[in-house]
Amino acid sequence: MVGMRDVARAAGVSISTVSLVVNGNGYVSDEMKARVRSAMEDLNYIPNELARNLYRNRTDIIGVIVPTIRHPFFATLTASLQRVLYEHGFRTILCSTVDVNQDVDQYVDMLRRHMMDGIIMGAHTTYPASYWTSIGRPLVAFDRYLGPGIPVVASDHEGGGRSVAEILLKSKARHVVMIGGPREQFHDMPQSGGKRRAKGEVRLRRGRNDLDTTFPTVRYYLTLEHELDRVGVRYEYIEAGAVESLEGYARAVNHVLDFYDDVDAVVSSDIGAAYCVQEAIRRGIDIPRDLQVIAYDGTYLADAAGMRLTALQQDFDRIADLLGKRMIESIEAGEKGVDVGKTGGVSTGRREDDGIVRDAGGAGDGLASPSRDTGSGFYPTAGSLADGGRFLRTVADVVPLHVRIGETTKAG
Amino acid sequence: MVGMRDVARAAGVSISTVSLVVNGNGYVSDEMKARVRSAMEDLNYIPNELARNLYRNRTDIIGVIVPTIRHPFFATLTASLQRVLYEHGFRTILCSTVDVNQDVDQYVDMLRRHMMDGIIMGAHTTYPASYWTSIGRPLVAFDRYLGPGIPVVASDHEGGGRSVAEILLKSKARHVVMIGGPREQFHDMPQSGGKRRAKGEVRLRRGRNDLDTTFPTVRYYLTLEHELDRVGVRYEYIEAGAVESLEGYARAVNHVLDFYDDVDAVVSSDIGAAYCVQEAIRRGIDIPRDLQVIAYDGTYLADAAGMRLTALQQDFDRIADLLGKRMIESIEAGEKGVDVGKTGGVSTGRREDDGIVRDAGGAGDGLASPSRDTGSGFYPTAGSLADGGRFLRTVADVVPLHVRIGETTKAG
DNA sequence: CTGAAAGCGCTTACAG
DNA sequence: CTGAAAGCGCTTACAG
Repeated sequence: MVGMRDVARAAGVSISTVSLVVNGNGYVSDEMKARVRSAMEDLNYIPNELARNLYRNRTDIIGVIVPTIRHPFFATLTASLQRVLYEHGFRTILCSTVDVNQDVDQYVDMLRRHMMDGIIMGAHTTYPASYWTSIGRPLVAFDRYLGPGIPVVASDHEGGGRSVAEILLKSKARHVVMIGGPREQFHDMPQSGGKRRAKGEVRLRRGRNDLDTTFPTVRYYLTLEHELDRVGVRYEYIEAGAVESLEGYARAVNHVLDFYDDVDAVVSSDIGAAYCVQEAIRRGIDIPRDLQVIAYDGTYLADAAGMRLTALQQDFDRIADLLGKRMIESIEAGEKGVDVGKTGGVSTGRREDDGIVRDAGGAGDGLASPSRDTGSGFYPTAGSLADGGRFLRTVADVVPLHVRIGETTKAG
Repeated sequence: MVGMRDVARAAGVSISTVSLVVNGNGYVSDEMKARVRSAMEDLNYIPNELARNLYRNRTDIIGVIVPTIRHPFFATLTASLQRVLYEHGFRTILCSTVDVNQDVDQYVDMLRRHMMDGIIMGAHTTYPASYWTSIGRPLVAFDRYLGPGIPVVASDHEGGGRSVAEILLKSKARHVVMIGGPREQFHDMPQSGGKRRAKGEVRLRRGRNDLDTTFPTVRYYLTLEHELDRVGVRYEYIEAGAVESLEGYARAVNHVLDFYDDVDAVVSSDIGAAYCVQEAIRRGIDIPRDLQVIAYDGTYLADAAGMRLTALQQDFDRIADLLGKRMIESIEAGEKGVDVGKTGGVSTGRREDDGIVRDAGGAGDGLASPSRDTGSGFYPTAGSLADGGRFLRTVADVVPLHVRIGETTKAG
């Protein structure tokens, strides 16, 4: 392997000079430059980035943790993230937990060992806040609360839930079934609990503890239920398997169509909605006349299903932009020596942690805005979270979803 | 940042002893071990992997190049690859060309600079063989020929083409349309050429030069055409956009259903097939009675489309296993100092390059097997490729596809 | 503008 | 079994 030393020798200069030429730093005379350059070409010199990494104590690599890259939602998000990170000069290490049958430990360890400059965390985890805050390295969470001081970028699931409710109310749905992820993931914080109604079916408990979760999607279901409740529309929540279990959705759909024959609307992720359309077509059910279907996510699958799905579309590009921005901020803060959580115990958060919940878009609502009146104090307020209310001290960007009307719902 | 030095000082031992304890190498007395361990815990010591990487000149990171992770085919492949690489102790850097709007250069550069230990190449490229062979670092190609000595793992597209033909012949299809990628990608080697038939439609030229391509999927179309030709079934090839352009497939499908009203079978990737089913349902075309649809790939999309698609399923796990195996071999060969292509010019290949085309499964056919009689010397033989026949000197694993009958084809 | 030196944090022969 | 030394290949102050 040819190194700087060889180039220096060949060009008859010192190693430092070669380094300056390679990096374009400092002042080097044109003649020196030319000599060094030609020596580099002659020897086919390629800098070894590992040495540079060691000196800089950086790799320009960000880890992106998702459950599985096969899922269209995470595939789309990861693609957007990759573009954004690339534009900021970072490469992406794909960290999927389900695909490799691993928890996040291995990836967090790489972060600790400086193999990655930061982690964007978009997978489910049961680790307590102290686990996350003790890492002391750049960490940004997507759509979940990990701990005080750890920035969050989230979709506006409350707005999403309200939009779905609006579509259903306008079209006079009378019996709605939601098909979603496993109930356990809704209540993974210490003091939480859920009330099981019947096998495979669960009605979310209404109350503050429902929001003690690292899985904010629950907010969408809760909002939707709340809205349907207000006008007396019947609804059930059916568990599909975990997010990665595509078959789970197929089974859940069959269960619904087999046993809930008066259902006139199904709400699920793109995958659940796609299966639902397929099965309805197979059974000769007329969509949207006898059954409406609403997809939550709006990936390409919403376009490639049996019918163009009416969908609540996530704004992947905006989410990725914000995640990237927060990550850069966090890395830069770390380089300036700002406390990024420090090792050991729960920190009181980062310096930028100013207690402000920021809105990403004009249309978005604060993730934890305590002032909105959607009825009955159902929404989270300061102090309602496991962490003793410090959630509000966490920087939170909230990204609105957009309604895209397709062929699977009736006109208002 | 606390380093080994601090631990050594705290434990009252030398740095080397700490290193030995951390890595479990050599002999250290239990007492020393205990002292060092407790010092590590007290100080919350975490080894800096960057220093280790520099010394080992390795990162245990593999780059996986695909056009876009959003496409279900590449998402599924990447997930399998990630699992396999993880099991071998490697992490995955996601390198998508379309998602970041970049060619492969940046990633190849990282490989050269030792930021990655190897690259698995599964995206389109127009670089000549000399570009690839001059990299001189571990490189394995998926489903494409990059240059002499660069191992290839490929799907058995000839077998796939024959299977599709068989389904169509049994079900008495009379007019088949294939919807596939842009013709240019079929002929990206220097001396190749394609014959354009009409706007948006192309009939692949039959001849040896058709196989002068880094895009082996062409073999599947060519085989299918050959088989249909033999029995006088009419067929056309319609170009959709590039692989990443999902809308391109939707347009192509509409074009076919608008202007080819006697078409009774469509063959395309999962995405093209899914759109086709959707559009057929919209138009009230009876599938499979009046139109059969066959999907090539068999990702989860084949299950989530408007009907369960009859599909030629790729064996993602087997492909990933083989890619991983070849990559490990290549890395180990490189560490032993075996010539891995060396820098500068076209090498004559790696040492393991024994001229043998290996079969991955009992059912698979050699990718370039010259001896099979499928009629008229249409298939590639030694010497037929741009590289002067050296393809045969390249290790090639061929993975068979499996037919999965769904609801979109008639019984035989 | 250029070179000698120290150092990034670890590993591995090599003496003891 | 343990320690002092050299080195992985580069960068950056710091003298000249």
